[in-house]
Amino acid sequence: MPTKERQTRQRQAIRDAIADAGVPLSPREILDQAKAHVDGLGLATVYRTLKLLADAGIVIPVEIPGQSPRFELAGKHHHHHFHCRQCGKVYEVEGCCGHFEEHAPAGFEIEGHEVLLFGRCAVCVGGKAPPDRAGAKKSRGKPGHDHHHH
Amino acid sequence: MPTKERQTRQRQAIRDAIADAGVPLSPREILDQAKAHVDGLGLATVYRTLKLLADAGIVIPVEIPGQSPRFELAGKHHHHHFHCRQCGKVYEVEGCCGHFEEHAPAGFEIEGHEVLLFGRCAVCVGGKAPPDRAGAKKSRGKPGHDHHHH
DNA sequence: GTAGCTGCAAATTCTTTGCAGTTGT
DNA sequence: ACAACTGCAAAGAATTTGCAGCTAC
Repeated sequence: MPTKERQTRQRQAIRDAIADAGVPLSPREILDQAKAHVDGLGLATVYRTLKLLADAGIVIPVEIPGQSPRFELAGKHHHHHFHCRQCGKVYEVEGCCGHFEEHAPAGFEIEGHEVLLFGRCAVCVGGKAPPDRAGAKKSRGKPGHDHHHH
Repeated sequence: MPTKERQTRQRQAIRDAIADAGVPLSPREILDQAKAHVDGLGLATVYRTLKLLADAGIVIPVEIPGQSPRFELAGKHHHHHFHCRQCGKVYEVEGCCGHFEEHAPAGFEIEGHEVLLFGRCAVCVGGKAPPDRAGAKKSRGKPGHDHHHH
């Protein structure tokens, strides 16, 4: 009984929301975005779809300590994340120093790694107007400008 | 009005539990350990104490994606963690390739970083006596000694 | 003696699940 | 048609908070 997955408006909206954002989004943020395209969309559907997409390897969870998991499209170029402690935004950062294998204890089998940088983003460093806590939106690791959010 | 913090039996037991374990412990695990020394200890006290200790910089939270935060003593030599996907155990790994600053977008101020390696630990690789537990899937597991999931 | 703790239970917050109705194929 | 999908509400699980009694200082 191979499960056949259907293409529905809500799933499309959820995938689009994740794809359109330049940064990882939380389930709540995904709901807010997707709701604009599918009226009445429920949070449960977002969670169910997220699990489906994650299991299918289409999206991957990105976790920031102390916060709800966020999701981004899989298949991107290898990268990690930066978390601004001042505005709360999450950016993608290219590059990776690699060579983590050599630091693992002998006999351990390294399958992968995750790196999270944190500090203050360019906006907060230079800005006089700290955009205080907010759900991150787009901003491909390229500071300088950003727009709307709650 | 400086808040004077008291030394109590429960706080001592909680700190001891964290100090005695060689690896980060979850609030639940800390409770189980500390309960052996302080009868009737409540989980709320563990959480409250953990927050206190964390704010005071005495312990630091260690987060494994999809799991409850764990805590370990601060002040150790710079290190990161390894998460065995098979047995769920968390190990400390020495060393760090550093040089993360150069990978951050221009203008960003890096205050710190976190690295998490994952794969299979030596015990699981050797396969003799795999202390199995914790699914290789995304679920709320409870490494160490756990039970339930749904 | 008193402000700071503590345990317990109720309250929150986040995520999952049970159902009955809806919809993609 | 019919199983898969959806929204809603209830269920769970993890963490926080309100309180009245207890305790370190």
